[in-house]
Amino acid sequence: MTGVGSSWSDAVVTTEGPPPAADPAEADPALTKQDFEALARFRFGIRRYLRFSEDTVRGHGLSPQQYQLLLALKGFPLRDWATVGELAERLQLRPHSTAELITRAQKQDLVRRVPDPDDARVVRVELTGAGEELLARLSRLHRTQLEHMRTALSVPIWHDEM
Amino acid sequence: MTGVGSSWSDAVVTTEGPPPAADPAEADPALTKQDFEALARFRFGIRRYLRFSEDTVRGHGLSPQQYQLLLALKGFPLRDWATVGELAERLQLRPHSTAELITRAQKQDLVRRVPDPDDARVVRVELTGAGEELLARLSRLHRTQLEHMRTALSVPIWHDEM
DNA sequence: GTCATTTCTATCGCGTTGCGATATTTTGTG
DNA sequence: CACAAAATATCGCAACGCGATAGAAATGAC
Repeated sequence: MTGVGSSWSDAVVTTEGPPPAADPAEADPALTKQDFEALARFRFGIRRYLRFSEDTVRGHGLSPQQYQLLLALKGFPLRDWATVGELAERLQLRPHSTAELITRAQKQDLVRRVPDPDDARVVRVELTGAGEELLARLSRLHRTQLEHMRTALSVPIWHDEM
Repeated sequence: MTGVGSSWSDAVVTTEGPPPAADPAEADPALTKQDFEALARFRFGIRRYLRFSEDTVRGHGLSPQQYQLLLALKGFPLRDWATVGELAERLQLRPHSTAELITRAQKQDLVRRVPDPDDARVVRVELTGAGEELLARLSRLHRTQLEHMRTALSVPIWHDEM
């Protein structure tokens, strides 16, 4: 896809307003060393959390994606199930990738496919008993870990403008 | 809410756990529907941020891991370079996986390997001009996005015990 | 009603990624 | 000088997500 895409990031420069901002990046001044460190530290925090999650979850026979699938079901707003499309949105995956993930989880008796009564195209996905039990145990561990990593996972505040 | 989720409460009963914890916030009580939703919402936030990052970065010819590699270099505390082992720690990868990642980035002229003057086993990795330029542009976009997603990325607070 | 179009889910083949096992070189220790 | 430990790198492998594609069901136009 496209070589060096400089298209849309440069497009902002077309603003010829004299007084307000003469900077190349209007609301986007260059980053300081501190900014880079803050950005890197935050990403480091995410990586560490995901690493903890992966290790924990694999220790219980699940892949990271499977855990997230189960969590998305039990944690779905208002209900305890979701359609394939809804799950795709929540997992930020393409619908067909989500379908594959569901199939793999189904083979391990973690989730179940149920036809939608109103729309025959739609498939509802819900947790099995085994899936529910495993998820409960793993989620408790995650909650504890999240508590420990609260500061490491806080979004940086930019004290630039100096 | 659905009173269906009785699976985990059963599990708790069977274990030698003491009766309802009188101490708030110290034990590891079962999760409520709210807790699951909070956990899922947080993971959803992370996924959305990483999805934004991946799309943005790929639009500029990089893989997500490559961006994180560049960021880890420029954002490394106190210096602008790091050894392979240090990068492995920051990226939460095995050292040999990190070496492969570096090799790929090197082929795209994003980073450079420099021998360590003190220890001949050690390899220092630093940014090239092209890598630095690309990173600066991408990091600005990430900072802006992080600002927009601040609330979505905040670690949940557990108001259970209610 | 009929047909075209859109929506929702699923299958297949592929490229990328990170890992385990293993190897190579260098450092430090006796 | 062996000899173990450390740092980096190579190879084969399996898992994951995607693009392309497909099919079934719902929706809309006429």
